[in-house]
Amino acid sequence: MVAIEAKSDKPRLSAEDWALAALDVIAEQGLAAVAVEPLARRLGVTKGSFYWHFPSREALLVAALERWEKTEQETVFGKMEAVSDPRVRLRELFQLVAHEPKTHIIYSELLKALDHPVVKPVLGRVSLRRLEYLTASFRQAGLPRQDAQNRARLAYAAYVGFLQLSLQLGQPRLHHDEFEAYVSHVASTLIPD
Amino acid sequence: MVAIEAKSDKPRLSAEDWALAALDVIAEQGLAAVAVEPLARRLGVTKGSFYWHFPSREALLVAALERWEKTEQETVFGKMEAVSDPRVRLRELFQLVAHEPKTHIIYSELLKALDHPVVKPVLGRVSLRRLEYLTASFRQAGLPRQDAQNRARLAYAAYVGFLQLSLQLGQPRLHHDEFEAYVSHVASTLIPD
DNA sequence: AGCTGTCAATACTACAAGGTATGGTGCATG
DNA sequence: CATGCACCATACCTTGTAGTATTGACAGCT
Repeated sequence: MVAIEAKSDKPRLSAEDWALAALDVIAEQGLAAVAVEPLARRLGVTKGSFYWHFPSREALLVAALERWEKTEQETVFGKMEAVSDPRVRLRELFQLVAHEPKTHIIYSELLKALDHPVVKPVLGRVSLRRLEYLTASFRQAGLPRQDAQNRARLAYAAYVGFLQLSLQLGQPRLHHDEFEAYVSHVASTLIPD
Repeated sequence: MVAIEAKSDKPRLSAEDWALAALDVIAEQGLAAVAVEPLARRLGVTKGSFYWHFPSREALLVAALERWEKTEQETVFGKMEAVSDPRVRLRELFQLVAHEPKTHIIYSELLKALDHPVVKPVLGRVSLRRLEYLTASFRQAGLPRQDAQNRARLAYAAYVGFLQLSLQLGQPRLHHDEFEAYVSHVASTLIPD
């Protein structure tokens, strides 16, 4: 009968809880919406609590992004290691991005907050890692080094643009079949035979 | 000896001046940085002037975006009408975007401000128009309708992603030759033979 | 010269947000 | 049981910004 932790009736919070809540707000309303008092209300406390765990709002953002960057690597890269054929792996990757865009909402939101000095280096690192992963995959798929690098840049730019257009702008609005056809088109255009 | 108008010693302003100044600030620091008092300081007046020309900050944003949307069409579309060969035209288009990114700074900044209700419809219209233009060009280049549409979506997503990555993230950092090679790669990958 | 309309300065309110200072509450440990 | 620590509430200060109200300056017209 002892509820482990219903999150509602957990009177005491940790720094971790604040960081996670911050990431939730980023996903829902963007980084600019991460304000101390609203966040405190959301967690059922006041900002007196917050400033015990963090010296400033800045510090919260740093902690939240640090956590995101850490989990991000496992989430995105981890799922792909299994597939050995690079062509199939790339197709799987496209499918994954296309059908689970919510996983990439935070990335998309951070892209809109690149003005903020804390965000830029984090997103720089994450983007670079992904780009290198893509480059390696294209190289394994048979492209020469320069081509693989350029193809990776193109594919990643398409990824970023897709996120912004679909997640943020809500455009284009495609039906299921159209969408599948689009993803398939992207795959056959960008993945070498 | 009579300076026509040095912009410094022009004591009276028009609504147009405010809209242009707002667009400058958007290009430099994003839409969130468009605040009435800083803008007034920038123009050498106080906000007493602003609220004579506009009823609210919102109204200024509407006016600025309206103006941008209008001039945007001529700037981007106008330059391309001359070239008749669709394949050459698409190549030219890629070159244009790649080598004059500053023209697209405002688009890129607005992309980061899609939360704002005033921005979304404007960017929706602009993006749709461009997408249709791309689709038509790919169609003229010999692609069947579905393929042309999907290729246009892919190309436009790559455009948007390129803007965000290069303009906002400052990544990738390519040297002149690398960059030319990249643009060339994009063109030959996306434009059908 | 005097009027009027246009643009601008000044002084104000309201409010949201970051941050500080200080005191309070409950739980574990000595 | 008392003490201390971890966590939280309250009250307060400061800054930046939107918006209002009132008054002032100046040009052109009559």
